[in-house]
Amino acid sequence: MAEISSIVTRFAPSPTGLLHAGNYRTAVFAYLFARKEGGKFVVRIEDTDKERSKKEYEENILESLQWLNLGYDILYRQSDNTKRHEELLNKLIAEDKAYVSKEEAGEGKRDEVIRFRNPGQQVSFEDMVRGTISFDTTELGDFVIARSASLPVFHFAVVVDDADEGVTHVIRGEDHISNTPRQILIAKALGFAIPIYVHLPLVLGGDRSKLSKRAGAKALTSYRDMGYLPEAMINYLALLGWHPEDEKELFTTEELVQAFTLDRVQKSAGTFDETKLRWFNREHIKRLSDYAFAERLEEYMKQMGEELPPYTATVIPLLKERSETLLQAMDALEEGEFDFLKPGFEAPGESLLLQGAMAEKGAVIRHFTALESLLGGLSDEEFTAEKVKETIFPYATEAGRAAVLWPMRVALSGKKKSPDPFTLAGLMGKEETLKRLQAALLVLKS
RNA sequence: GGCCCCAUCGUCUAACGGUUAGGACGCCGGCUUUUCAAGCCGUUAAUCCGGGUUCGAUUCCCGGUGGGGUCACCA
Repeated sequence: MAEISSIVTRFAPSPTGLLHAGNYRTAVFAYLFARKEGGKFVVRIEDTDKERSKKEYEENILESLQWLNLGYDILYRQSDNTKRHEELLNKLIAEDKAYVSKEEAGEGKRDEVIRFRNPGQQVSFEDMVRGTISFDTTELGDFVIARSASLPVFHFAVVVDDADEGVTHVIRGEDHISNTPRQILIAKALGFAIPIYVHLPLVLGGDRSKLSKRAGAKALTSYRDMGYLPEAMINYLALLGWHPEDEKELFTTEELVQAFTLDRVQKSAGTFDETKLRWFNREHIKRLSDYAFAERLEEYMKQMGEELPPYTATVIPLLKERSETLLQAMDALEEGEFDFLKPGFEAPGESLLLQGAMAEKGAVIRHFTALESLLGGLSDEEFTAEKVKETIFPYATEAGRAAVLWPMRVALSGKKKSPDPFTLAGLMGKEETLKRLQAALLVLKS
């Protein structure tokens, strides 16, 4: 059988809480590496702690992975492997590499656990990002590997599962470095091959300590709810602790797969910066077609229990250009920032029309009259933003741009702040533009 | 505290002994079709400290300092 690659990476979260961006950064790296190398990406839910593991957390993990579009080849649950764990635990005991130890039963503690007979040696391994790391394991003593034959502790279960699932590269956070020597000891006792270790630098919170729920880190799914695009999140996460050979920053996930290499992974920890994430999001939004953006927005709003207002289609290009997140777009829509195309438009009052005009009422009336005849000369088809500008601009320049353009913009939008008058006119078309100009004229003359 | 890891602009980072130490985000300033957004241009800003090695150190070595991680019958 010709295999493309024997590389297997894994993402092994425990469903004991909502996972944050730092956790998923690990998943992104493991995914990118596996895909780049044509290997397999495995997800293993580490649910051996029955008390703390919750189904809802597991669902949240799977949901997050799906949102990010990080497809895995196989899904394992550690709890499905208990038979195997028990078998190997007994094997170690039979070989006297582990033993049942009498303990002082305390609060929540058992009076009997299984301890590993520590040979007490110097253990060193090659970390792909940090090079050689050595530990003296004698100080570990005979550490506990299981609470009972059917209840293995993390270190033991991880070693067995990684080996059974053919994991070749253990890609995980730096906080696992000190766990590595005892896992190597266990693997050796079991006669397993030692995987290649890749310890990623930590993702820090604003306080420069490890990202955690305690430190206020948000669940990844809350970024989805805040209107971030998954491809922007992956792009940002990939660049946090990794850098391509050139200075390119904006990547599709497929491009990341192509460019990704483990030897360009950073050694030092990085801070999660939401401001930069927002920039990535805006860039990815800009790269969406109007149609795709509308689709995303509709889907997002549906999820939030909202609906896209019917007049939105015309305003999509503006909305896309101006939104950093889907939430922002939704809010703008709901706050009526772009509702000048909504049916039932009412002409703005005189004070608003004249506010920024730097011109007398009489002058503005003259300008509007001039605009009407200038624009009236255009056909429906030529009534584009560019053409409108071309037609009006010489007049506006001569008469004073502020005096003409500000009131015109307000007459069309009814708002103090809005896109420029040419864009507006192009968007609403000749008929509506002239109608609004006339309505404003009426207000001024009354 | 023991053990382990790390150290370039505020933040993310480039540099694999020789560069005016580069880019991006943010900040600040300016420009444009004198509102808003976007866009464009520009400014500010860094090699933790001390010793070596070397003709020459951000880069290699040692020490210090600082930060972080980890020390469970959690994962």
